[in-house]
Amino acid sequence: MADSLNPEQMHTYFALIEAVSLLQYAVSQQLQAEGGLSYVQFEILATLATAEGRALTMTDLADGVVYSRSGLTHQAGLLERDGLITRRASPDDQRATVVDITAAGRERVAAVLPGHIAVVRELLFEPLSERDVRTLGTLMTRARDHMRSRPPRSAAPRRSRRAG
Amino acid sequence: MADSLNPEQMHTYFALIEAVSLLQYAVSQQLQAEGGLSYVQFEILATLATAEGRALTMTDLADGVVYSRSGLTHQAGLLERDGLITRRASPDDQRATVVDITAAGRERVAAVLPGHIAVVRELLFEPLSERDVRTLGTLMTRARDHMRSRPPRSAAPRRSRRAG
DNA sequence: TATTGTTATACTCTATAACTATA
DNA sequence: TATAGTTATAGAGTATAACAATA
Repeated sequence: MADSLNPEQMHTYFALIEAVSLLQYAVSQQLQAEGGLSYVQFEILATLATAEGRALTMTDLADGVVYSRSGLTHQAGLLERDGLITRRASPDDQRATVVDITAAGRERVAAVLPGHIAVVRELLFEPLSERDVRTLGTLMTRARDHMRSRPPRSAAPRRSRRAG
Repeated sequence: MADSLNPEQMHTYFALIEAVSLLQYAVSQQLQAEGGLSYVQFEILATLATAEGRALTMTDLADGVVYSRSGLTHQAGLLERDGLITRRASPDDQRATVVDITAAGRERVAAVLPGHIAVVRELLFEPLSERDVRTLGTLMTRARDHMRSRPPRSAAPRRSRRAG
């Protein structure tokens, strides 16, 4: 009970990982084909497009989207190069960089969103009833909140003492 | 109804993607720290360790694990270099390569599995009841089978006609 | 002294295309 | 002619560490 997963858990774990991997792969293909965007880039643009009102900094974006600041800087550089976002110093805190989505950025999101949604609907939602969707949402929200609430500890060093 | 997801679907989609991303990230960290393995490498080893009996070829592995043959060749090269697998010509079909896991490969799997399981249990299963796990397994199995059953079409070309 | 963000750099993963060999 | 697998190569993503600027 302490050291293994029961068969039900194994089965659930593998199905979950496999299904989401397939979904992510299909979605990535669609975003690349129809908008030249990686999934992370799409997430950044979609976050900005949705955050209407609030001014988001690089740190805000990194928290929700990606796992290192330098990785986000790199992606933001690509998006800025393509004219999809702009960056400017924050008026409140001179250290911070506020990221804005441009009109072209919004157009790009609008261009890929229907296809994106189509893929998700066809692959994920087609075999699920309304009730299933609600149930799945409840369970995954609970799981996500649980994961977000814990300091990323179990994932951390154990063999190498250095990484800390 | 045709062109968008309802709020329940959006909510479910985002929670699912986010939860699984967090889980995958944590699991990858653990596998790397405790066994020097990427997730794909772990999947390959675990598949071989589980397939006891059946002789798996590169194509068998590629189908279940990864999305291009050359990618698998690369990963198999790394695993072979580290003495975790061996490759040999198939007796049945001289074109095929049979992949075997070595004793060291099994030991490596055994070394990382407890930590892997601990991460999954702590992050994913802790907030779920037995009934929840069963439900989630049912839904994700249905989704996965649905995705596996369709030719990867919706994900495919639409802009460029070439890729076919 | 801590935080925000960038830069330089290096590494890993993945895919495409060309190729060999077997069927 | 089609399939199994490898090789060469190139591109994208991500992370670490060092750094500059601001709080």
